[in-house]
Amino acid sequence: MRGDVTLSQTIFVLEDEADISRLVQYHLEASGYTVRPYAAIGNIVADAERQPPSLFLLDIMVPGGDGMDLCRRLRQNPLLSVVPIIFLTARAAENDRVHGLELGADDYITKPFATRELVARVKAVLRRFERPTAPSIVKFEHIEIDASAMQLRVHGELVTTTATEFRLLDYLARHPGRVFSRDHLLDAVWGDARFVTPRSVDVYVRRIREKIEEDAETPRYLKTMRGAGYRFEIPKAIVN
Amino acid sequence: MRGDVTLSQTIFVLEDEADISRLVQYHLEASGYTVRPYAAIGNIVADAERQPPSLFLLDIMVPGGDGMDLCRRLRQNPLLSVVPIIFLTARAAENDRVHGLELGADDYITKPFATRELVARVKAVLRRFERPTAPSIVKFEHIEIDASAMQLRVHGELVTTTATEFRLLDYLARHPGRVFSRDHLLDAVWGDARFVTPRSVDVYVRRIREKIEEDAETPRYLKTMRGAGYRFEIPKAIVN
DNA sequence: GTGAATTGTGACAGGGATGTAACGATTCAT
DNA sequence: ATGAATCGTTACATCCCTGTCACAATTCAC
Repeated sequence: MRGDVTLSQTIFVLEDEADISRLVQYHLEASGYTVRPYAAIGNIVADAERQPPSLFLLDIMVPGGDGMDLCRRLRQNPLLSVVPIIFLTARAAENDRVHGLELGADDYITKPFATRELVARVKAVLRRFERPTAPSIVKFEHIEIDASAMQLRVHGELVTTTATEFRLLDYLARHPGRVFSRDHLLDAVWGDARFVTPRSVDVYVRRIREKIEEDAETPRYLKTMRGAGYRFEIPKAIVN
Repeated sequence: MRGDVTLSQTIFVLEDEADISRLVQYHLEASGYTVRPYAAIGNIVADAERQPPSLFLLDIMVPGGDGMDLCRRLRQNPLLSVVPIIFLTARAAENDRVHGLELGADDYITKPFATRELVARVKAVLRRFERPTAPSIVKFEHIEIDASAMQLRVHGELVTTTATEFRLLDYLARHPGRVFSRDHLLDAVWGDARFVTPRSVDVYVRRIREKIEEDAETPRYLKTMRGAGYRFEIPKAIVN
């Protein structure tokens, strides 16, 4: 039996009007998503690089920049280019719509909108990007994790891993920047945590480090958070 | 295991009719909430900024302003935009109802109301807002606390913390403006206060100050409330 | 101004948390 | 049946976090 540890998907919402931002946040959270609201562009890119969201919901007109400009930057960012984007705007003109989609947005919602429609579109886009069959590959500087093939490449070279090693690495790398306790990892990776000692996680972490880290003594990727658990750090990630 | 210290949730009630205000206060307090009644708008915003309540219960028609106006101000206030609002009004007209919700109110109660209904709606809204995944990042001027990553940034720079330091800082920063006794903090952060001296809190406070304060001698954030405990001061907070 | 109470701080011993090697158990292919 | 591969556990060494103490500094009451 698989553990039922599921992390809720995070959506970054860029919207300067507090009423609308709040409305959006409320309905998305009611649908089970985690929302991080931004009133201005600010450090939205830096935040996203550290912990890439599942979706961007961008108002086109915001102070401190331009939603379209941000969209272009996100598309050019190797870390974030694959994260879907939905535009939110008051302009209903068709050319705007086309322009937005040309820029790489995946959908387009014009204000005023029904919240039900908003949630439906968000779900639709996320479903489209879920890619049940696609070879989901996570790339880092010199690490490449191919879940569909269950293959790990380091510096382009194939490195053999056991099934458990791979699942643990895959789980951590797919949730970069997050700290996971040993118990959580047992639940998520082993499935049934009751029969396995939390210390086993340590052993697998060491085995993984030997395969992906240049120097297992001073890990760059798989960090120990003493007293809390382990965390996969992003130096630079490309998610396919 | 976490300590079971739950803070009683505070509700700000804006209602000019003394009878109704008392009635509301009585029933909410009977349900375990802390009520702060206001007969006029006055300094309700300033008070809330210092110690954000869990909920606003606003009468639409009050002297010294307009409940809707207040609602708009609250929504635009970065410190308070996430606090849910329930309107209380005599007008039963449907357009008012819509207007209230559009403004960002989360529910709407028309007078006369059954106190049982009132309490039920308050509970419902608070339940909706007890987020499934607590807001992961708390930002202050130059301090950024990311609970999911267990990372502290000061001036954008990563600052290493131990697990206990982080938990204490996180707890204080998530309840800004509130004074906590050493015993309370031991309960909330350490979990089991019986085996730890209250004075240990002092030591950790000092260690945290060295990491977040410009000058540990004259702390701007983590203030000592002599004879009472410690308090995390808000200069200006943005909670994502 | 004086003493008492409260808080700040440096240093330290002990222990809990983690890294790591080695081992037995189990599974699987041959 | 046999050997290899994988899994999970255990034991031990190491490290640094933890919590406490003693003393200094500060604040308060009178």
